[in-house]
Amino acid sequence: MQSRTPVPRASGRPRSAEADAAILAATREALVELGWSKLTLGDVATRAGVAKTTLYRRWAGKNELVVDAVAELFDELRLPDRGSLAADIEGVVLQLAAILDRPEAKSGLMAAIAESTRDDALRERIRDSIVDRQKRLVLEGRARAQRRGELAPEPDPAESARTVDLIFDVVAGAVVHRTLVSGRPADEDWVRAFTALLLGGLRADGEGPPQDDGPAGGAPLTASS
Amino acid sequence: MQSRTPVPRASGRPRSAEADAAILAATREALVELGWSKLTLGDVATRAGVAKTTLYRRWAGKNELVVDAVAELFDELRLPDRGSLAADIEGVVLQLAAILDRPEAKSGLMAAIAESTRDDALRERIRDSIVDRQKRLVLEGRARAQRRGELAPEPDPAESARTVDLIFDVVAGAVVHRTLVSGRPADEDWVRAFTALLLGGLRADGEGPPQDDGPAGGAPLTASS
DNA sequence: GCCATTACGCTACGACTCGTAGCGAAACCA
DNA sequence: TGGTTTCGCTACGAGTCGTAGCGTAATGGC
Repeated sequence: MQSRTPVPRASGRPRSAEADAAILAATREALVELGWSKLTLGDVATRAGVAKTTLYRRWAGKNELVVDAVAELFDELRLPDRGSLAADIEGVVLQLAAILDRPEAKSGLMAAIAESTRDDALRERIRDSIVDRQKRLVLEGRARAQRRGELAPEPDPAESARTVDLIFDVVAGAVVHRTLVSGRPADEDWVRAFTALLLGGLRADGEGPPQDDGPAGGAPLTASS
Repeated sequence: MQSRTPVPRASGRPRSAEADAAILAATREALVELGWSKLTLGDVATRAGVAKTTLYRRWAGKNELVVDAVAELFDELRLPDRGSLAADIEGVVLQLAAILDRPEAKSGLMAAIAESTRDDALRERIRDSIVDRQKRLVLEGRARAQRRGELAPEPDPAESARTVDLIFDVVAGAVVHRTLVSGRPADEDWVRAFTALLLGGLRADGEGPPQDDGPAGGAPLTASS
């Protein structure tokens, strides 16, 4: 996942795996305390208890290091079966919001994305290690909903791929924008309203989805899990 | 809009308005050529034909300067009346996508947002000069659609404000994510599909116009997991 | 055991950027 | 004309960058 392994090494002293873990943990710690702009590789090396040169031997620079450090945060995402499409969406969106609410994710991820606009290799790294890895959630959620009869099956694989990409952009984009740009928490109320919008659309106007299967609606709600 | 004006100056040499414009233009130029990370204030000053100290007298630092330089790009956004809510949305989303596709917006805006996660004043500056300023588009679009009978009127102002915020997060977030994270163009096909999803929701099975697929990808997904 | 190979810790280095201070000159107002 | 503020310029210490060089540590092959 992280640093590259230019060639399968045959002999010689192996790289310390503990060093890798320590460096990535130190990077997240530095992101929390200092943020992206004030994070220096020398500081990370000191925190991790390794030499600065060791860092440069494994990562090309700050960008790649931070991407790898942040990517590990997203591996926690799961899609528990909550019984309905709406509940499934709400559950995973809340998880995503919790991750994006962490300071190390906020500062690190956005800055890395900003840098990736001028660095194709970095953008690919982000996509491979963070973004595309989570599309499995959309795929599984759709498959479940189709089995339940909540969504119509999609026979055309190309069209289906486009839809998955679209849903992913909408969901991830909305949560990111809410959390980072608007600067307000993606809490349960917001997630509920968002899910209602995603399922029913603007014309359904937040008040109650066309089907009576799920939680959604402006009313004060309680049990949803 | 941009630099502060600490106190209404009474006498003395006035600040050069041309310098302000030249500095902001030079900042955008530097963003295009160098990107955020390699942009230095000394370089911007040279491009603008002013002294570096002049720059520091007007802006607190790189963050504030870039926010002001990028903010001007968003003033072009308009909401022409295209006759229907769907057409209005598609039109304004395409405009937004065109702005976000510019390199100076990509690199500058994302980096500024990343920095704003650790700087409340900066986040407020971004909201005031960029984000909130565009909410007028959502407000006007909704009002139009309600006059046309496409959307139900919303009597409760608090609920209405929440809805506007939600829509804004969804629209802006989706376009940003598509453009910057997924790294693919928010072209007409995508905008059409997105608008259909926004209006009708997932359950409406957003089947729009028939289109030949061109997008890369074509993941081997077949509703399975 | 010995050697080739690779990773590691440490130090030092030139190059660069940062943000500020200080100066004299320029532009405006009363 | 005097008072006030801005501007251009130079110079500066502080900090970071990324790399080179060296001796040492850990592994596999013979």
